[in-house]
Amino acid sequence: MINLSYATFQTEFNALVADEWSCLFDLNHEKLNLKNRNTATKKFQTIIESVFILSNSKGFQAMTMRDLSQQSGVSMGGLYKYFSNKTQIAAMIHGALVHMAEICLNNTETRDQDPIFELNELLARHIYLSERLKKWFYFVFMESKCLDKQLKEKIMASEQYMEATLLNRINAANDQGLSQCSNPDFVAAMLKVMLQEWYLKPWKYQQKNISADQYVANLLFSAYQLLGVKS
Amino acid sequence: MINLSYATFQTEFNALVADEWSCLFDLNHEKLNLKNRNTATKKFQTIIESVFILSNSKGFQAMTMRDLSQQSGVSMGGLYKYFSNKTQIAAMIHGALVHMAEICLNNTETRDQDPIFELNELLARHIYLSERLKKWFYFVFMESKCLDKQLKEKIMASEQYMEATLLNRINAANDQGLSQCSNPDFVAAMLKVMLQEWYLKPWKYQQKNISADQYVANLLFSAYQLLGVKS
DNA sequence: CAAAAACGAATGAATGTTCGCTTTTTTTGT
DNA sequence: ACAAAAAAAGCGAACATTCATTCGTTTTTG
Repeated sequence: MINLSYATFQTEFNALVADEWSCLFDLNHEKLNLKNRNTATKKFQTIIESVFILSNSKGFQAMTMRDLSQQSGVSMGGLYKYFSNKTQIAAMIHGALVHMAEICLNNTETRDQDPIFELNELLARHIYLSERLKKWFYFVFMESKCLDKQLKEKIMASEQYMEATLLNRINAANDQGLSQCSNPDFVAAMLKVMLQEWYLKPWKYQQKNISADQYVANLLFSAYQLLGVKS
Repeated sequence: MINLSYATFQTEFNALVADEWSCLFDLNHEKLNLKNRNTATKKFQTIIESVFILSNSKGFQAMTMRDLSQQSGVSMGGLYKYFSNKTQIAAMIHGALVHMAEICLNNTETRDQDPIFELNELLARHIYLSERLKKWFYFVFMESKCLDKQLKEKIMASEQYMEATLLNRINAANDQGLSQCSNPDFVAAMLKVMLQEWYLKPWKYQQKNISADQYVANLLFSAYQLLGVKS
């Protein structure tokens, strides 16, 4: 039915955005006057991974710069070569994630096909993206409060766009007689929540040894039931 | 099918725990040496409601005691009559919510009935409880990081108990031939997420003018589909 | 008039950020 | 090919600010 697995998605991802750390470099090196791409990319990785560890355990606001310095092994002064202040760390992470998500999710050359197929594709692609960038998605969900209004609105808008797209596909399927869904708005909202579950409770599925591919299979099966897809 | 509405739940709630502020008083007045129940209950309300407002907009960690003093209209020194330190505010809120949830959700005298009916009852009851204590549930979900391990484990345990109960009812329905659900674990997890959606994105349903009762109706309908309940 | 509740300036600890300095890397001139 | 010089990256103690918390006093309540 759908020929996309996490493995194939990953090669696609690598081709489109290379990796998250160089993306971070590309978006910020100018303002920060960072010259050497190679060393800066590595430093971004160690710093941001430390941010994820600390904000995961105590929250971004509770993380101090001393914590971050110790966890990353980079000195106080050294850190400030990679961001201009603490709140900008969160802004950089959010900005880079929005950038990467736009690249990966708008990459659906498959337009005007079977709406059910497109829905499957969208759901699968989102799970795979949030699997690849699990820490990033979790951070953005939990710490979106410490953003300025502009970025916050950009996040909200991209979320609503996602839900609207889901709803659009459901309605199209209904119109074409492929499904009979009596509450499309509710189902679209539920599908979105089922996508979020994957990155909000990663420990749960690690514990049960459930892979992204298995989760997608279950998700698509449930989507068929909620949509009332005719077999 | 199920004779429980938000209105009837509320009278039941009022009978069981009176209201959240006096619950807060009952659980904490001894350690804090609060004598006058009436004034203390009112103060708890103004203080904790202010905590919810501030932590909603900037997060609990970012909220300062000066913020809280200004928002609530209670002086710096006055605040400390109602908790011994900042982290204890979060602990008190969590403790009271767990207490209230235990009272309300274990109040299912209807045991060993039709498992489908019991599932309906549990789902509906949880939505109604989280509707009544929306702010509380949201706070606990977002700010559980600033708790000591003991309380955090208590929260985790009660969450897992909820999911286990859902799973249990699904399996029972399958065994009795009332449903045919091929992935009970996944469906239990999804139902739990659908419960969380109600208090994590309250603005969404306020905007669309969807009441708790309407949400429950949609939720139960979807549950039937996911379970494959035979009509 | 006691006892309880409320006040808010004062205190000390902790936090984000800076800056003069050292080390490492890159570029340049021969 | 190599050293000298310039540029970039890294360091951490010092600074000003902000925060949670306290305590002597005043106000309110029963």
